[in-house]
Amino acid sequence: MPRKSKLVWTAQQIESKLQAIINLPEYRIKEFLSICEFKLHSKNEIIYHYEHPFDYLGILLHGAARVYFVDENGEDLNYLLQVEGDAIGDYASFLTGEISKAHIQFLLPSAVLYFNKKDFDQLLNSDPFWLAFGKFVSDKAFINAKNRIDELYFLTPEQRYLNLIKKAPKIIHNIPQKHISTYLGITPQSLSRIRKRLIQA
Amino acid sequence: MPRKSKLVWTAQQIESKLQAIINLPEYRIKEFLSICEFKLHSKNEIIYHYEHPFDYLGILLHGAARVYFVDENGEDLNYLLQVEGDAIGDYASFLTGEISKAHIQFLLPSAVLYFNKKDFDQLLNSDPFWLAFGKFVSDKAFINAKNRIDELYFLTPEQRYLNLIKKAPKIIHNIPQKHISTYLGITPQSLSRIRKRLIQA
DNA sequence: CGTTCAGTTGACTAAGGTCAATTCCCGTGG
DNA sequence: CCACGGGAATTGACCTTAGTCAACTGAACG
Repeated sequence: MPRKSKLVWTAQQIESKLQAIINLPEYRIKEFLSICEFKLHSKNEIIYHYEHPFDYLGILLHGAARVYFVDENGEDLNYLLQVEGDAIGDYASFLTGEISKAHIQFLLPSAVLYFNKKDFDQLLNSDPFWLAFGKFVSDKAFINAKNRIDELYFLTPEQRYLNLIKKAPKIIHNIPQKHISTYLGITPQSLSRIRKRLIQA
Repeated sequence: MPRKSKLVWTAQQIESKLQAIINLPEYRIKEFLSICEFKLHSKNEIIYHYEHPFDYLGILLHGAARVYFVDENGEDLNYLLQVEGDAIGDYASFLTGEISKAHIQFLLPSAVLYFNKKDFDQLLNSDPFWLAFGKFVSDKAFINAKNRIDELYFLTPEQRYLNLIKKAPKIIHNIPQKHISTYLGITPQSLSRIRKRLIQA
């Protein structure tokens, strides 16, 4: 179902896509792009990242990715399912410098803008504008995390699934159920049964 | 078991307690205190807060409090159990201006420093130092939220309980179990059974 | 065609929820 | 000092739902 992926991006296309994601004036966008590296990833490509700090972040300009951990039984646990406009990486590790066990896999052909912590911190220190931007990023990260807490704390797996359908139908329809189930905190079998229950009702 | 609460606080005591919580130079502490209001609360005192934005925050200098919601059955759900040094309020609502349904109840006699959003934003805009401080606060809020997600996502209720014993024995021993159980995301009955299981093992 | 892997289904287990009864604890008033 | 009242905590019986392990189905791909 995924539409054909763009294999060539012009600087102008990257700039306007980024502008649509982080709404800043053109010269600020260019400034930000000066610390970024653009990269394409094929579907199913994995970025393994074991036992060191996550000292960079990526912004998904296009495509989809999962950020996941591997549990003691070798099973994947999908911590995040990200789509166009979302960030990939481990922001907690990025901030604290603590090691991260997160890996990334692209679930669709994807285009990503990467920047690393050193350059980002330098940008933030260069101008109060960018410091305010950095606060804005952390504010958003907090709000997103709080929303995830609310889902895990207040809702049942079934309600979380219904929520995801409503809020992100693109994810539901483009991503294998086994990835969705662990994101919801359940097994693929349980998701299958939840779907069955919902159809019968 | 709670030790006798202090009923009178000198300006010096407030300042040094705050300094121990947010590690800033003395003149910055004084600057921050200029937007704060100090208040004492008795045990079990409730701050009801229904259907409007949470436009202030509090810093617990002493005591303990729960931040909670009331579900559709009228049951309390304890979202946060906070102790000395922690913040009380709803930071997401504070940031976004969206309405909050959180209430606060003090579980021990408590001393709190309050500040409101208008003054805080003004402080942040007055100096890049305070802007950086604001980012630091959001960073911390995010890290805390991420830790809560990890507990809810990766751990069973039993593991969460064991974690809480290890990380916050003060909470366990000073706060009624019915409050601890809903914080863990389970009923008081289930917490009672978990405790029984653990004793037998 | 087979191979492979995602998804479904069945049988059984484990754990938390619900409702109700009982016990424990503690403070208060007689 | 003791008896009582009320809320917290525990326990029992039963229900619901997710986990586990295994078998089976079905679609995609070479």
